[in-house]
Order: sequence, then C-alpha cells, then structure tokens
Amino acid sequence: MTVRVRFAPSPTGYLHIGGARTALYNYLFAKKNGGVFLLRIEDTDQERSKKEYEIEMMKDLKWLGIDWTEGPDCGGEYGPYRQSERMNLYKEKAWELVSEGKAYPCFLTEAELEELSQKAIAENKAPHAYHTKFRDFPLYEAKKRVDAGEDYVIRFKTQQKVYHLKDHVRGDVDFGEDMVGDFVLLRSNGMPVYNYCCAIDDWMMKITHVIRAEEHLPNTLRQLMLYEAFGVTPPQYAHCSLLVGEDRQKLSKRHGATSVKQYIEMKYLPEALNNYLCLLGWSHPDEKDIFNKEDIVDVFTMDRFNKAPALYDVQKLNFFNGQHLRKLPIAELVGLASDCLPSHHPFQNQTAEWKNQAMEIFKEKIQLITELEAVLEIIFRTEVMTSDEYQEIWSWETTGQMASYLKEQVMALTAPATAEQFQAWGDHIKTELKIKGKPLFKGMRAVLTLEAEGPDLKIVIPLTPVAVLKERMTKF
RNA sequence: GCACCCAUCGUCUAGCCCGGUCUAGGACACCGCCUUUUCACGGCGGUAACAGGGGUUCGAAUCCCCUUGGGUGUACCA
Repeated sequence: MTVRVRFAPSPTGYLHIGGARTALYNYLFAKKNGGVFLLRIEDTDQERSKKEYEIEMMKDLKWLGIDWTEGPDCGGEYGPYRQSERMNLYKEKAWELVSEGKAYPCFLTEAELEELSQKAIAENKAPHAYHTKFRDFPLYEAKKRVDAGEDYVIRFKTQQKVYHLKDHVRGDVDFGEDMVGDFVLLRSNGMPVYNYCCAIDDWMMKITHVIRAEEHLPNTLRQLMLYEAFGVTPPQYAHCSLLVGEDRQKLSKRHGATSVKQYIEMKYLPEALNNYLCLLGWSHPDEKDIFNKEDIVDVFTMDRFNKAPALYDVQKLNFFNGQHLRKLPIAELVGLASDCLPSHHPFQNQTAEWKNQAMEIFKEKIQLITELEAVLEIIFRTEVMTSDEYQEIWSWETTGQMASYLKEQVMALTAPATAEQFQAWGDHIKTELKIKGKPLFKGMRAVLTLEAEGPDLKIVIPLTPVAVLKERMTKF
C-alpha cells in the first residue's frame, strides 16, 4: 500500500509556523516512503475562511519548497480537494448514518443545550450534550419535522465505551467513555463540522498516516468513533508535540512573528526555516543540525519525534539562517543582496567582481541578509562613527601624524586604492614615521574608515570608492 | 471542574523502548582563551540539567507507583 499523507489547513489566516512544521513532517514522511503528499483545504467554516488565505498558504508552502502532487490547484484522483466542494458527499454520508441508526436529527434549542451543559457541570462532567432526548426519537417523526422546515442538526450517536489509540508519538492512548457527547456532524445551516469532514476525507482520500499537532488528539477520538460507525479501518496517527512561546503556551500571534509570510518579508532563507522547524520536536539520528530538507529524507522516521512541547526561539533560528547564508553560492548571495538593498544603494552600481568580493567578506558578519546594509557602511559611510575606542585612538599622537600623510595619499588617488597601495602606505608609516604595532593598524583604520573596528583593511580599502575615501579625509 | 498529554542544562535536544559503556553527549545563548596587530568567522575550553518522593533491582536518567509542576482539549472553530 502506498503511503499517502496530507496537510489540511483551514484558510483562516496566513500559514502558521506550526503549520509549516506539520507540513514539512508530512512532506518528509511521504518522500522517505515514496508516497504521496497532498494538500486539502478545510474551509467548512464559512465565516472565517477566505480565498485570499488559501492562495497565500499555497504560496508560502511553495516558498518553503514543500510541494504537493494532489491538491485544489492541480487536482488528483481523489478530488475535489477543497471541502467546500464536497458538501454533497458529507450530507449523503451523514444521512446514511441516520438511516442506519448511528446518527440522528436533533431539534434542541440553544437554551435547552445550555441547560444540558449546566447539568453536566453540576455532575462534575464535561459540559457536553451527552445524550439528547432526540437520540431515540422515531425517524419518521424526525423527518416530518425536518420537512416542515424546523431547525435541526445531525448528531452522532456515541457509544459509551473506552477507545484505544496506538499513536506513533504518544504511544498507547486510552480515551475514557465520557470524553465526548453526541457531537454534531451537520450544523443547522447544513454545513458539516471539522471532525466529521476530516474523517470522511482522510478515508475517501485513502490517507494512510495522519501527522498533525497534539492539539488534535481529542479530535482523534471522534474520528475513531466515526470510522467504527462506517466500518472502516482508520489511518495511523502521529500527534507531534506543540510549538509554544516564552510563556509555554501554544504559539500564537501574540508571541510575535508566527506566520511564514512574516519570515519571507524579513528575508529569511526557506531552508533555514525548514531546518530549524524540523528540529523542534524531531532529532537527526546522527545529531546533525545544519541540513537541507532533502538531505534528511533518507533518515526521516517517526520514532524520532519528541513528545514534549518545544519552545520557539528566534535567536536560534537566526543562527541557522546565518549558517545557511554562508553555505550559499556566492552568486546567489549577491542576488539576494541586490534584492534586499534599496535600488539607489551604491552596492547596486558596483561591478560583479566587486560584489563577489564584498559578499565573500561580509557574509561572515551577518545572520540575516537584511543586516547587510548596516555592515556595508564601513565601505560607503562618510560620517564619523564615534565610540570610546575611536576617541581613544585619536587621542594618540601617532594617529594625527599618520592622518596628514594618509590624507595626502588619498587626495592624490584617481581610482580606488589597490591592496598594494594600501600596503605601501603602511610600509611608509612604519619606516618613515616610525609607527608600528597597534597604533599603526588601529590608527590607519580610524583615519581611513572613521571607525574603530571592521573587516580586514586590505580588503575593505580597495572596495571603498575614491569619492567616499576623499570625503572622509575632510572629517577630522 | 472533568478528560487527556507532557517532564534531561535558560532554550532545542541525545540517551529512555532493549537498566550497567552517563563523573549524562551535542547545538543556541552566555563567559574565557587561541587565531586575526581590530571586529566577525573559525578553533579550543568553561558555567549549566536527569522536577520531588517512594518502590523494583547487585545496579535506574532509563522500569513501576505517587506527588508536584506545566500544557492541550472540553463548540453548530479548525
């Protein structure tokens, strides 16, 4: 049997970091097992679902490189892949259950429902509508009321028994018999409910493994009940640990940037995000930590999922981003820099050779490509960067001495100084002005860059435009 | 309230299933040193954890029980 897995988001917002991780796990599992990874859109909540979000989610998944072979955009053998287009199926199956006596129309009003849940609470039970009075209502009576246009929902007739789940992450899980009441399948507006659609679709789409977040664990019970009613073998389940924020609560918007879209905007690398997310709740068998998702499909197994919730830490993500940035071919890095820097930035006008050299040294100094602009200042800036150390360097007598010499040299320049020229300046200062050691190098740096620290001057100075260099000479 | 889940350095985790090789390993962050006549990168090193209590056992981070702490769920949301 070929492995079939799915990612089934609701288009009620942008793709969440947690969703991205779930999608990644499913994707990896499918790849590892030569299976199919499909995308299903769960848009049964008409109020909150938006087409716009569906489009954005697909874009975000593609950006991450998580590709599906069946889905709402590309179709497939088991479509349609949008739940809003499968309404007839859900209704049909619901009434099938009704006719078999496994579900029933229920005419309870909101007030009656409220009363039921109060009663349950009073009995120290969960506030469910356990069994309603319409549970054993004669079907022909019910149908009459339905035909008369009375409001109703279809409820599932739950069995009072313990259900057992063998979960790939959680192990053996027992669900007590009072955990759910007669839950709703079809709402009064005719729309089916998540737990029900999900079960039908996983079944109809021949899903073999459901990999999802732990918050769905209680839902699995309902789905198990449904499969039992339909006489179908359920898929295998793996409920991964949750992603949590600083306060140890489920990661949500209030924890900061939690949508993939935000990370795209902040110019993170997709592979860095994948890499970091993958390691939140899963571990590499050889404890490797920096990798691309394609590197690990061979070793990806579900038995390496960690059960405990994982705290999302942007600082560590930044580290991963830096690592991936450094691994990038230089041409790609230059492309990234050009995209990220403003169009009027002087970087844009430099030669290809110049850009390559610059990226080669500056990539070591940044974790995010957006930090590049600040770091390039050492080449383009004409303002003095004051710091205690900078002030101190200028308080040395030697600095003033070499300043006038360097100023002369710079003003005579007609093209950027070569590394050889720079070297000659240093030699001159050493032999003629008798300055050496720290005062020599620190001093030259202060004079030429108006700053106390930065990358190797031998490389930086030849990259610095003459005009910039000359202007700097007027600042002291 | 009730049900379920979880528990190793501040954080992500390895080890746990198949007890001894664990004076508990790696990574982020932090600190120090080396390298670089600066900064960063890199290298080396350091601080830092088996929640607590009972068992079982010659021996427990590993198995069992309890306590505590945390989380999730409890809908005509997904």
